[in-house]
Amino acid sequence: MSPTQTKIPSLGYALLGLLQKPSSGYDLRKVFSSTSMKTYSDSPGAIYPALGRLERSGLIRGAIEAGSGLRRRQVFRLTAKGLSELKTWITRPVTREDMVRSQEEILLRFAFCETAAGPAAAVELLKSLEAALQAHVPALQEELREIKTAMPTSARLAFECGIRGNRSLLDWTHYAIATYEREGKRKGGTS
Amino acid sequence: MSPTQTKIPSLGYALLGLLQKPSSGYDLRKVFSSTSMKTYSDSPGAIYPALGRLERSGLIRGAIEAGSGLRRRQVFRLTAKGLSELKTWITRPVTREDMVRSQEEILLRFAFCETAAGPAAAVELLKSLEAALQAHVPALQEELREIKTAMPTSARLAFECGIRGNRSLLDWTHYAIATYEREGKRKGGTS
DNA sequence: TATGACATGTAATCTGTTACATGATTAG
DNA sequence: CTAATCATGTAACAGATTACATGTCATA
Repeated sequence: MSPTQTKIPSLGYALLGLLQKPSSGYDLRKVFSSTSMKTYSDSPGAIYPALGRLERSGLIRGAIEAGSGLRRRQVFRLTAKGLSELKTWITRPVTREDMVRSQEEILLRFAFCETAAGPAAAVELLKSLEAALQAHVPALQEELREIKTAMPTSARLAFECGIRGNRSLLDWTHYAIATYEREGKRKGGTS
Repeated sequence: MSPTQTKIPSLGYALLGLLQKPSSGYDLRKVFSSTSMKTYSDSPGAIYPALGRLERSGLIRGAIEAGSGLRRRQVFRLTAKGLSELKTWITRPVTREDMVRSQEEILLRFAFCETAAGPAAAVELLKSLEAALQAHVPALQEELREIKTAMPTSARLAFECGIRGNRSLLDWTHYAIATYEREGKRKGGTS
C-alpha cells in the first residue's frame, strides 16, 4: 500500500539525520571522513547510491545549485516524509536488542534527537535508555558469574570491559538527564 | 605468490577465534545467538558460507563426525596456517584507526589473545591499546572544544558520551594490566 | 507417528567496498 | 599550463540478510 520501500539501513538514517542541515553528497562525505563519525564510510560508492535510494523513496529531495559558480553541486534536503521517518526512528523506545547490537546507533539517534524532535523527546529517549541499561547491566553480571569459570583471563577481562562500558553509559544517562533538567530550569525559572 | 585469498572480514576472524575449540557450524551459531557476541549474525546464510571460505583458504579444516550417532555433523578445526593468521590479526598493534572504527574488534582480539598467543601477548596488546587511548582521549576532548559552540545539547552530550566511554576503556586497561601482573606474581613467586 | 530440536545448506536480493572515470575550478 | 582539490558518479565484486529447503534424531 504505502510505497515506502522496505527498510532503511543505518547509513540511510545517518544521512537523514545530517540532512536536517541541507548538504551535498560531498559535504556528507567530509563529515564522515573528518569528524568522529568515522564508523560510516566516506566512499562515494556508498554515499551517492544511498542518497539516490533515499530520494527515490521520497525521503529527501536534491536540487542542483545554480549559484555563483557553474558547478553541478547538488544539495539535498529532507522532505516532510523524511523528517517524519527520521523522528520515528529516533524516538522509538530503546530495546535490549538495540543495546547489544548497536550502541553506536542509539547515540546517533540521541545526537539527532534535539533538532529533529525537541528536548522533551531527548529526555524521553534518555530515560528509555536508562531503563534498558538498568535491566541489561545486572543481566551481564549474571552471565559473567555463570561462565567465568573455565574461561581464560583475557576473555573474562574482555567481558568485564563490556560491563564497565555499560555502567559508564548508565552514569552518562544520569548526567545527561541532569543536564537537561538544569537547562529546563534556567529557561523556565528566570523568564 | 601465497595463495592466501585477499582479505578476511571481521566475521571470519571471529570464527577463527572460536575455532580454537573445535566446533560445528551449529555450535558457532549458538555462540552468536546465546552469548553476548550478538554483534555477529547467527544466520546460517552468513556462517556456513564464511566457514566454506575459510576452509577453501586452508585456514580451517572440517571433518564429518562419524561418532555414536550417524548424523552428518561437521566439526571444524584450525589448521596451523589458520592459527598463524589468527595470531597475526590478534597481536598487531592497536592503531587509532582501530579505535575509531572498531572497538568491538579490539576487545574480541584481546578475548582470544591468551589462548592463541599467551599471557605475555595479552599484556602487550593491552599496553598497545593503552597507548592508543592516551593519544585518542585528549584528541577527542580537543575536537569537542573546537565544535561545541553551535551544537545542540544532545549532540554535545553524545560526543561527551564517547569521550567517557574511551576514558572508561582506558581505566579498564590499567585494571587489566594490574590483573595480569598479580597473576604473574602468584605464579612466579610461590613456586 | 508426529512434533520439535538438531544440523546444514541454497537462492534472491541488497548493501558496501574498491577502484576507476569524469569534469570543473582554483592555486602556483 | 599543470597540479591539486572540488564534486559526482559507475562497475565489478564480496558479503550479509532473509527466506526457504532439506533431512536427522529423540521423545511423547
